[in-house]
Amino acid sequence: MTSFEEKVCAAIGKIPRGKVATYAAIARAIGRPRAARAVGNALNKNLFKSVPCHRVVLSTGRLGGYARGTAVKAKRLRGEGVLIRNGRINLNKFGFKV
DNA sequence: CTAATGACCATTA
DNA sequence: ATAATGGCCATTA
Repeated sequence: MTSFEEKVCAAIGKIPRGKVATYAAIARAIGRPRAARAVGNALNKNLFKSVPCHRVVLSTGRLGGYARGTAVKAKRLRGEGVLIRNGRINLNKFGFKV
C-alpha cells in the first residue's frame, strides 16, 4: 500500500451513503488536485474491498469504470438511493464535497 | 533512468 | 448536444 493509495482510501471512506464524489474531488481532497487519473488507477489495482469505491464517479456525472463492471456499480448506487437517469447522476444533488 | 498504462479532466470544434 | 485533443500523475515494467 503506497501512501497515495492510503490517502485515496481514507478520502473515499468519508463519502456518506447515498452520495457520490468525483475522482477530481478525491484528488483535491488528498492534496493532489491534478491526480484524478492516478486515483482511478489506484482503485483499479487495489480492488478495495472494505471501501465504498463504487461511490466515485466521473466529473461529468457519468459512472466511469469499475473493476467488477459498471452494471454492478450502478446497481449498488441505486441501492443506496442514488438516482441514475440516462446513465448519469445529478452531482448537484448527490455530489459530496470531501 | 525511461516508457507505457489507465475506474480522469478541461478545453475546443 | 457529441467528438477529439492535450494534459495530468502514480505506478509498474
